[in-house]
Amino acid sequence: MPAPRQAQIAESPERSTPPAGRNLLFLREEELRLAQDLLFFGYRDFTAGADEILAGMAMGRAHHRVLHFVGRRPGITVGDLLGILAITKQSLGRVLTPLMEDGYVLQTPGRTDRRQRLLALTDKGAALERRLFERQRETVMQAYREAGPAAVEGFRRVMRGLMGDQARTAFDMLEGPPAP
Amino acid sequence: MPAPRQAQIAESPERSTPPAGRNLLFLREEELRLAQDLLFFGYRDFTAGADEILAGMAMGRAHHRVLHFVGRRPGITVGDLLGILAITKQSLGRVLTPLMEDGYVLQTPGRTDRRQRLLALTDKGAALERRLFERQRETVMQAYREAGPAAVEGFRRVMRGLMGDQARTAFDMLEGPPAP
DNA sequence: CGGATCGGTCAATGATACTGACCCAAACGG
DNA sequence: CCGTTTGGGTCAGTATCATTGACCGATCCG
Repeated sequence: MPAPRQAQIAESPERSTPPAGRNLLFLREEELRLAQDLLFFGYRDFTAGADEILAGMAMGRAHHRVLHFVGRRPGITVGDLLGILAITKQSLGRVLTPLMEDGYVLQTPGRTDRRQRLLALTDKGAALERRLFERQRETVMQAYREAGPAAVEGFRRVMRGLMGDQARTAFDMLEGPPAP
Repeated sequence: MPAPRQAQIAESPERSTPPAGRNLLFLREEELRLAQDLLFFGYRDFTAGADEILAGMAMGRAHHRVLHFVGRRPGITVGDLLGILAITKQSLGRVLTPLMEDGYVLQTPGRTDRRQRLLALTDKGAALERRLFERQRETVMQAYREAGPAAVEGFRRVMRGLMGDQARTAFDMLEGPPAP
């Protein structure tokens, strides 16, 4: 473990006047390795429940992501969905086309721009998305309850901070008004 | 850091009679969808930097995970590594064997049990792991600084809560004493 | 000695992603 | 009105990460 690099004056936003010692240490190497472990284990188990359901239906995580974001923003265009997922058109196609063929997702031409294909969930799609959601809800609820409301707020701030500009923009869009 | 379990009544979805304000709302549907989004975007961008480096070396995320956990626990057995990663022997082999052939990871027979292969990083392996670590450190440091120390503690508690039993055991082992 | 364990390897399969090229149809701009 | 741009779809080929099931050698242990 070489030079722990102490970064004392971290505090740019906040300025939460640390109660004594250990707060200045929070950027040390060990703390960051801890973060790596947390993210690896936590994310893996967060997705595990839904993955199990999906596996039984010849689908994968990518299908879930489409169901999730289309459900979150009914009427989203293919282009906007591509921007959120940050994958290629081809990768999306391999997942979106079957979802439409199997009646989970519905496509309607845009009203103002008829080149656009506006996406929405069918009842069947909404039901599957709901099932996946409920499963993950158990996991997240458990974690939230154990950790408490204050921890949840901290969790949100850190996760948001991990995002790059592109993701942050997409994220803020999603959490914001349902309209633009 | 054992589980502080402070679960105050869950509030069945809806019925949000916020007494002191926003604290009892934190289990509503929208809050959980927010968590899904945070985890998707946050985890993706957390890994993006390292993925970029790895891509230039004909390696992937799985190689990084091996370097990371072997670096974290030098002398770990193949079996224990399999337990941490929760993948199959075959999947590990496809990654571990090339890492050894290319001189990133070193194998030495166990002293007490000579069936075991104790794994450790070579200098070359440690250097690569370091490079990947530094890259992720930038991302995490940025997020930690923006969020502040209190948020970091909350982040940890929530991420740990997302883990299943198996992962939590492995995690506590990793964060605990280096010796067992 | 015999069974269990640790580690490695075979073959086949599937999910997710990539690149680059090419196409149609609709919109837009001079 | 025509040419270009944009939104969307699709072709073929490739890579990584994971799976299952079977089987083997070496070693440990009762």
